Amino acid sequence: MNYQIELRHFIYFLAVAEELHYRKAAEKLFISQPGLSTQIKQMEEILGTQLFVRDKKKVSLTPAGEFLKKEVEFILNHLEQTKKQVKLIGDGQLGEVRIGFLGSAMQNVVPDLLLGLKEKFPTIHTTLEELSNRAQINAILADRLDLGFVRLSRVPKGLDVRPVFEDTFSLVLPEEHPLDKGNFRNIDQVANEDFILFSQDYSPMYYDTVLSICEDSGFVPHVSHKSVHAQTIFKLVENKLGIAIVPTTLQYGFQMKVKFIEMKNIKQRAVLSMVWKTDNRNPALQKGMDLLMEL
Amino acid sequence: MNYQIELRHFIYFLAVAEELHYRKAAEKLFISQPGLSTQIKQMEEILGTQLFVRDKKKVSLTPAGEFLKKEVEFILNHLEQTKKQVKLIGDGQLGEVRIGFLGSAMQNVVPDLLLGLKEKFPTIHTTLEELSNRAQINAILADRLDLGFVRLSRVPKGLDVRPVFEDTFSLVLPEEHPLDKGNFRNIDQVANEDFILFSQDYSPMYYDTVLSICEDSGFVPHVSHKSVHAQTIFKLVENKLGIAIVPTTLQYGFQMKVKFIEMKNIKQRAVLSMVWKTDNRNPALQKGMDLLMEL
DNA sequence: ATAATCAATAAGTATGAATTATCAAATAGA
DNA sequence: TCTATTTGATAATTCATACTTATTGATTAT
Repeated sequence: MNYQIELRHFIYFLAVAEELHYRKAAEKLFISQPGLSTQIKQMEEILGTQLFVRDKKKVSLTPAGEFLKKEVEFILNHLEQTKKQVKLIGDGQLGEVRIGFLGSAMQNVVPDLLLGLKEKFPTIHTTLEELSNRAQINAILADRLDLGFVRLSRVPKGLDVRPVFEDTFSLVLPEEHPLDKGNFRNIDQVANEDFILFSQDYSPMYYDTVLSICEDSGFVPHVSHKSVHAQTIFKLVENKLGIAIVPTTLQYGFQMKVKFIEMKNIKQRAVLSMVWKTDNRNPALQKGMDLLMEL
Repeated sequence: MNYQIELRHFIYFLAVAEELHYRKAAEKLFISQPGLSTQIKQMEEILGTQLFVRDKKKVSLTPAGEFLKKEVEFILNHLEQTKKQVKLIGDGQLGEVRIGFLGSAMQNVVPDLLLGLKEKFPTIHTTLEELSNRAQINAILADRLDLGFVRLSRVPKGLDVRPVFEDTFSLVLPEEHPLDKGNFRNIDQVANEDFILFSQDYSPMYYDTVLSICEDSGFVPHVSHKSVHAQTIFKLVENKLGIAIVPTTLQYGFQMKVKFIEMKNIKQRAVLSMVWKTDNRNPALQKGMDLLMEL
């Protein structure tokens, strides 16, 4: 006696409510009429209410049945929709990829990735957040981020890395500086100037790399200022407070009175890598990864 | 192989999604663990998607499972309500409206609404529950509640809001306090006292508003205690542990040795709003809304 | 190493949804 | 009135499958 309502009941009920005829409804459902009769009866028992009036050759809905019909239609539709959505999310066609990036990555790879994603998987949402290397690693480990773009040589266990872009370094000088593309030979020509660099804790790899560039030319740079924003660094150079060494692509996207001298002859490169958790379960991420692997 | 999803699956799924532990979930459901395992597996097969990740001693939800969990919660709640409504209609009633409210709303609008409903639609049942702002919003989204009375400036997408009552703020002081309606000019006269306020997470809007009242008079209040019950706040004031600022109508319905000074001259108002789901399907709610629109 | 704990698998049971066969009641046609 | 036909409800039976117990393999903790 103590049964539980099941979706089967709803489907049967709806058929009868539409046909208002047990035999026809049973036919439509590909079951026998007695089976349908008992199931509807059971349903009425569970709900404690009459749903149909059967008198003299006629089946009709009670007010309660009328109300239930509308609800069952809604519920079954909603369910169908939900099933579809679940499948889509499981297949990675729908969902969200949370991306973090260093400011300096905004010039190249990230915009391409976003455009490609939008085009190939328009139903995948993306959220973007500019974060430091360290903040990105922490966020990925805590599952607040799916994908990061960092400049790091090593990452904690459990994370995967893949280099996605190699950039040369460029010297950044005030426009009025005597050195230019024509007379520039080697970095030791500016060995005695003040240097403005990105902070160590913003990107230790960058900092070490810049130091090694100078070391290769036999001098230790005097670092007068440090910042975490390219904007700030360029502004300081513009005001002749020092010179800088930055990844070359950083020159695009700013309106500053500074000039860039690309140093192609040195071996160091600014490597941008993407990082993600090895066992990330977000299927939408896989799609993004597949896309990036092709780039 | 060609099974059909049933409500049983959803109930089982929800138990596992909540416990994230098959044996415990099975215990809660009063079935055996292997039975539960096979049912969940079958469910995943029907949906064509992995819902749980079982690896090394740990069960967790996939994104698809995460999504499904929210949907299942909604569906099961909605179903429960539908069953109730059907029964009520079958018994000759119009239905049920589930109302939530902040404690501070009990003094004015809610009682009027209830009385009006009872008079015009004596066959509509109402259930009342005192809940925080946040709890009300969650309950409405999950279809556990039809109508809420909250103090919020913004609500999530999919919900409608309508202000129903504007209240001034009053200062609450111990009876023996030197300040009274006669000599009170401005709130800065109590700038150096301790303040007892409703907790931020109970009603962020209230908290912000009270701070802005003080700010307008050029001081930052020292908040010594926070509570979620008006009763508690008044008790603390009575015992001279501080003073409070509350919506004026809160003064009715309590027997306390405190006095109220209404601050009509300040611009801030305590706004009580009603909230409901835009696509709520409860026909009884419509009736209640019509009534409230007239008030 | 040993024990403990987890979910998955295997085999058997039992619940209850289905079937077929039949009935009672009502209508329609002669 | 009689019969034929149609309706949904019962009764008896069959059959699918959700469930049980027993066990395994994998992993972790002591």
